[in-house]
Amino acid sequence: MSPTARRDEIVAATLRVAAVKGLGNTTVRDVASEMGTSSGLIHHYFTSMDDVLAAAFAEAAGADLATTEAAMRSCTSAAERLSTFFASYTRLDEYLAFQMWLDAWAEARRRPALGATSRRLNVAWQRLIATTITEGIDEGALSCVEPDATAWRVLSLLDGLSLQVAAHPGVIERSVALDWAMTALEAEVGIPEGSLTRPTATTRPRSRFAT
Amino acid sequence: MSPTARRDEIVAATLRVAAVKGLGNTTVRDVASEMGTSSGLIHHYFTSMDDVLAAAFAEAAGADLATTEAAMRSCTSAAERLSTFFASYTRLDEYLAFQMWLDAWAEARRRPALGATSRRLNVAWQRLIATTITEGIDEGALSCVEPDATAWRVLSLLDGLSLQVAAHPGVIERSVALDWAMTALEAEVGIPEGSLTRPTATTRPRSRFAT
DNA sequence: ACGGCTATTGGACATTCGCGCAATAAGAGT
DNA sequence: ACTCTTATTGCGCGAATGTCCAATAGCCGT
Repeated sequence: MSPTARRDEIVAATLRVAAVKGLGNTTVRDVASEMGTSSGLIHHYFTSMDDVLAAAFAEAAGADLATTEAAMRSCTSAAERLSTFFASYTRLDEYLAFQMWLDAWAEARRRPALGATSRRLNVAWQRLIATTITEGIDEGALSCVEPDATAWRVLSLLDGLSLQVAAHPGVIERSVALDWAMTALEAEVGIPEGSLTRPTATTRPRSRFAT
Repeated sequence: MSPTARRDEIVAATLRVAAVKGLGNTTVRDVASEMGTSSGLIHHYFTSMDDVLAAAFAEAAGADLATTEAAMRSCTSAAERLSTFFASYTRLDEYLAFQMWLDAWAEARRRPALGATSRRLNVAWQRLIATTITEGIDEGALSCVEPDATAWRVLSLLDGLSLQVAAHPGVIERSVALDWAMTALEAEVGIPEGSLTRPTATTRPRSRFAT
């Protein structure tokens, strides 16, 4: 097996394990067992377990972002793109995918590399919303005075609600959280409530790393 | 030393360690070393480390909640109480206070006692907003169809924005996050933007556990 | 067929963790 | 003074962790 392929396989196996046990509780032996190889092999490709986890988080969060961007690119209008954004917001889909974000946020100040990755991806998600809103304004379909600020508010509302769904199951329903965030966006860009199409089980793609 | 005093000292020592290492990374030996005693002593007062962390978090977050409730009780109108709520929302004030919430949310699923405490206090904060809104409706000053849902949305927006402030410093300004959350609440309860008084440095109390 | 290089193995090693326990110290009530 | 209770010690146990390393297997060019 090619070195780069093996490296990717390690990252993929790490994510499969992390999807069940959480990023922080994933061990070298877990990954090796998942791949069906020995534990020493991991250290042949990565200098430390921290590097493995950092690579895994970047891959997971980056892949979800790329998937979302790709799905949005195939839409014809900005409103469709925004609907698609929420449909592919898989962080709400499986709590373990979002748990990864909780771990990253909690450790951001203590692990510089992880913090930088977390910040970069968080800003990327915000930019994705902001630019789409701007496109909608250019189309004449949306109205918004500060797309950048609106994007932060909508994303933060979604994150705050998702946080409750993930950390305190039962307090808020997943679908309700999504609906509230979409309603907030509709109000912010001046379109009637319900204009954006709420995702259903069929339109909502599964995360690459879901169980 | 009195049993209750010793218990309090353990909690205090746990908080001092957790402020540096994080709740999830705080060990029995860390706490014992911080107190200058043996590690066995901790298990004489707490049945498990999970309970120690839960007690420590409950102390830290509970004190902030009590302070906020007390400050709100001295207000005459619901609108004033809501302004006071944000003024005393010290979680935004010092990043360490909010960092503890990040740690608690991340560990909620892994440590049952800590998770139950985190959930209880989170709901308490939400209830505080919800009941105040209901009081405002009874006064005829506010209008809101679902105070419970509004409270969750405002709190989650505040949490989501605060999260960025704490985890990714520089991305969002603290005062801006607070202003956005207050504006959102004003819209939700049907009062003009800017009705609630934005806190200043003098009106904002310091957290008991700030550095 | 045969070197040589690299992937891969499987376990040793030191450390750390939560937790429990027998022994000791201390102190309060009689 | 004596006893009973309790706080406190200090260590040990079993499990789990990241890291390292000598030995092996396997492939590729010659």
